[in-house]
Amino acid sequence: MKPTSHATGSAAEPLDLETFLPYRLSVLSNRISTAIARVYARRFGLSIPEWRAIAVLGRFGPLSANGVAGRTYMDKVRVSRAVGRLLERRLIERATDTADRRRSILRLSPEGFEILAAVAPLALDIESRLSAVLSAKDRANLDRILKLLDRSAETFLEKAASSP
Amino acid sequence: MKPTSHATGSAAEPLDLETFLPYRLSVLSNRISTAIARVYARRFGLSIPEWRAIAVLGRFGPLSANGVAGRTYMDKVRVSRAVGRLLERRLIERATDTADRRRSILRLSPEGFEILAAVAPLALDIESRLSAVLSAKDRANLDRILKLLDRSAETFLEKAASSP
DNA sequence: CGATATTAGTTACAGATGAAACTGATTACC
DNA sequence: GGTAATCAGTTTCATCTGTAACTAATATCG
Repeated sequence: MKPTSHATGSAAEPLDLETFLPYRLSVLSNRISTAIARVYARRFGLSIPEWRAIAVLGRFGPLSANGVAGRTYMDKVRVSRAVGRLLERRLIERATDTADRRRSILRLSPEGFEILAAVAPLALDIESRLSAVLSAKDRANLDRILKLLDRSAETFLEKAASSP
Repeated sequence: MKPTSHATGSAAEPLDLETFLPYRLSVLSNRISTAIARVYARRFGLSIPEWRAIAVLGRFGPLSANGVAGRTYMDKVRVSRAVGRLLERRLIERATDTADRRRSILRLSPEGFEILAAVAPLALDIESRLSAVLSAKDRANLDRILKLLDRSAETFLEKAASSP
């Protein structure tokens, strides 16, 4: 695809943004995410963080706020704000964990389950339309490749971000 | 990978976030982008929009602000702000197009080229490390799949976002 | 030619974001 | 038991973001 250059130092390769993987992922992901966000906002008044919280609480709830954060890769600030809004709208319910009173116990309310039941098919439909251009083999490959990239990002990007 | 469900209506599939393509793309892309953004910011004081502007001006400049926007998929507001900061730092130069005085003509300054020459190998290195876990065939497949998804997103997401 | 529409780019505003500071509760450990 | 360290979650602050409104210049079309 491209010769592995590993920091040749001088201004070697021209670096075309169009072929730069992080850039391409960012553009694609943003396009998809903002389009979906618009749909969720217009039809259900939900932001992406709120939608994510509902999805994991529906599937794995009840969970603490930390539990939600862990399953959505959102930081605790984002989760806290999403939870706050969902509580206002009574789509989730919050109790305090009696065993550890720092922790809260979050679960979907009946209305929350209703919203989930309404959003889920829409989400799945968006996904299936989006990937309708891919063959079964493509989808399998993409799945595998994304997993590989995930791990790759995990292993070296974190340390790259904190090294000199 | 998963049966194509196309809006079955009722609360059929459980919808696991972990397997939801838009979510996975978003998490992966955000992780990569924020890690890279940190590196650029710490080492060069550049934000992602600034870096993108430099990259396309180095490769295709001189360009108008609109030209930069078109080649980076950033909207004109973002470009305007990035350009403003780069002008302050004298990494780019701006002239007015005499043929159409609404237009500006942007080009990298010598210092801008220096920064580009410093950043580009770093960027390429990040990319090659990131995709080092992929085989040549994987990379080719990913390239093709991303193009397909791009077109797929373009064709139906836009209208999905504006339909009832 | 002159009124109107369109385009390039900037500014104002409102909301989202993450880092860091903070509060209250729990654990570790002497 | 009591102090220090840690943890769950919230709030603050400074920054980034997109939408919409705006300015200035050009194009359109009578």
